[in-house]
Amino acid sequence: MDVRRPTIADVAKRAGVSKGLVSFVFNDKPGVAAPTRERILAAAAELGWQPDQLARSLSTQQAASLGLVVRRDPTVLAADPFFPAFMAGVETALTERGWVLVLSLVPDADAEAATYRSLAAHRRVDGVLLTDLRRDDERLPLLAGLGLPAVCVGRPDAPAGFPVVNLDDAAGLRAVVEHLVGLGHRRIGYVGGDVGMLHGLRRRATFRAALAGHGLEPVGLVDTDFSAAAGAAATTALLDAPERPTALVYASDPMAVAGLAVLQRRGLRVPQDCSVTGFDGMELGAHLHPALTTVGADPLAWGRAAAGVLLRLLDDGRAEDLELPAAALLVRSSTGPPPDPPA
Amino acid sequence: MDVRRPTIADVAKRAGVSKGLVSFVFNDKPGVAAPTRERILAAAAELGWQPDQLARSLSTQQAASLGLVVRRDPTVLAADPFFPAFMAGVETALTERGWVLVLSLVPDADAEAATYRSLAAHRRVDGVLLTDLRRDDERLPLLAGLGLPAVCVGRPDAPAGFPVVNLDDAAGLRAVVEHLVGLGHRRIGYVGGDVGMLHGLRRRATFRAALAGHGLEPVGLVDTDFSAAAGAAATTALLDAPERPTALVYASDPMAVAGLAVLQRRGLRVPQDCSVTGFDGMELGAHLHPALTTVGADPLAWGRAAAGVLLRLLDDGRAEDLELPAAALLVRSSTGPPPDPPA
DNA sequence: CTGAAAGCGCTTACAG
DNA sequence: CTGAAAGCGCTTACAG
Repeated sequence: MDVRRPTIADVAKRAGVSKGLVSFVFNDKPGVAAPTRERILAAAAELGWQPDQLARSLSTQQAASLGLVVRRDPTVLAADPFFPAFMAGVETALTERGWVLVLSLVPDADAEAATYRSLAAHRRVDGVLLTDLRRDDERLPLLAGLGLPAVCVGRPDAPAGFPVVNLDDAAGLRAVVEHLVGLGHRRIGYVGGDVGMLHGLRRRATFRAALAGHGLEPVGLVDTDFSAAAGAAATTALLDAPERPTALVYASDPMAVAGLAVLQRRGLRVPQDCSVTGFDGMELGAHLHPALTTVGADPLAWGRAAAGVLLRLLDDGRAEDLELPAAALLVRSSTGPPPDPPA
Repeated sequence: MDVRRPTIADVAKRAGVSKGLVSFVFNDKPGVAAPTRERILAAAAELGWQPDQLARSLSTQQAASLGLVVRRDPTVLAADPFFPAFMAGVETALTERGWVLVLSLVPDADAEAATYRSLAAHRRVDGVLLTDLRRDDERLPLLAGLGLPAVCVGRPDAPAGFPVVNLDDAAGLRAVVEHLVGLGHRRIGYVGGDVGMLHGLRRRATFRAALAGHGLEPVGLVDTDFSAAAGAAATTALLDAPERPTALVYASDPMAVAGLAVLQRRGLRVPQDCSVTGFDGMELGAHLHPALTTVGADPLAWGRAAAGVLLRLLDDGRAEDLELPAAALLVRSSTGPPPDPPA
């Protein structure tokens, strides 16, 4: 057996051509006569040769990989349905061209910045996908300074200089409010997420605005870190407030699940005594009792689209922003009319 | 500004030495005089130079990255607390030496095999972490054939030729059975996982053996695909069987959550009418009503250990198997004595 | 349409 | 302890 892997030189020799020709064929460059091309392809197949990405990377100055750096607590991340589906979407866009996803899970801001610096310095990735955008996000200037191309997954709060691939939350959250108000609710509370993250901030603002559109004020509004534990604590706080809500809107499904349990533990029936809505459409929500009314996006499509735009940016030096179909309300059984008397 | 990144040659020139010396310093090779070393380090710092991983990879024939190929449905994956924590653990082992995790999420066996072949052919990774081991796992001979080093995360069903990093499930599952039998349960049903996966198979066998140790037979035993939907369906089947269980043991937390809902939907109280146990210790389980009794492992430690062993294998050409502390029972409130009369 | 050669930025024997 | 040079396996102008 050959202990040595075949190289492009072996293929060239076998096909009776120069290395350059072999390279042309494998990079779909024009100007190789069909018969020559066939001969080269045959020689490569016989030797089982494929271009070595390491060598190719050094020549092309491309790592042929995209980076995703996620700064979230692993336990919060584990409860979140977004990332696995998002990554699966990214994969579908990368696989066909032989690119690869480099993933980093970091605990805090320092590790996050260090990771981007390291990825850039060692050129481990050609570009990055920016998720969980924050206000005045430090990553934007950092990446610009590093010269590392990026796409924003979600709209940043100021022009970022990077393409944006957005999936609108607001429509879904407005639909939640319409749904609840339509059922007769007037005392609605809100358990928000991390308002350091733009989607947390925007969901809260959208909720407020939608209620105001009906001349209503939230009976309570708590910010959290998106964790189930925080969702439970916030629920307790809202239930203990003087004006008890007849419906609770949560900014994420895991929090809604935890909130549901708090209600049940107090002997309150959902939805008869209090309605509950989630956000993000996690699979498990459909298998709860009661099944969770929520807002479902399509993170897989989002991932595919974001990777596609980043690839285009790398290929062409520029790429258009992209707006995906908005997230939609999924009415299940955790919502219903408020209790009589609506008081 | 310099449009060109500095190279090792720039650093060498500035320090007044050869490129080789610079390389020696950055690879901790002996034989560089301390003052020279200082000069080189200073020059590199002034230029902001770091070794280029692409070039280094070509020379060393190492990609400096580990691969993780996960073949699971994204929605099942999203419900599973294992992977995010596992990956975070892998990261902690890689970060310190500047290695990186290449992640692939694939839908089926064909895509899985194609991904391993591609990773090997293009040398995108130096080794892979094998999770979700199956019986007669095709990946074992495939990887051996490709010459791609690996470590088994969990014990394979036959000697694999790769180091094994194992975390024993069995102790936890036995503790579940002891706990339930100790509470007085005699009619215990089991909702298993995918028995194509070894941990699914082993949990089932352990459950049976533990029951048998008390002279008991399962009143029902259903295999599933580990999904919440399948967990719900299995629960319905078990409840409709002639001999109704007073306790249900699930092979995963998401299934237990879905099963809980099925029980509640039927008006059965947990644990008064039926006890429920999960497996894997997902965070959300603690925030359910009732809070889920389950078996908690430490996937983060597992990930770190597995990556550590793979790194050792790559460095030394060999590595010892590693046995981690076993998963432990977490008693919460979804378990209690069986209803009277125990019939 | 094809070939010969330089170059990507490192590492690593080999000489001294 | 240090330097000069070959080599990793590709890609890509440049000539013809």
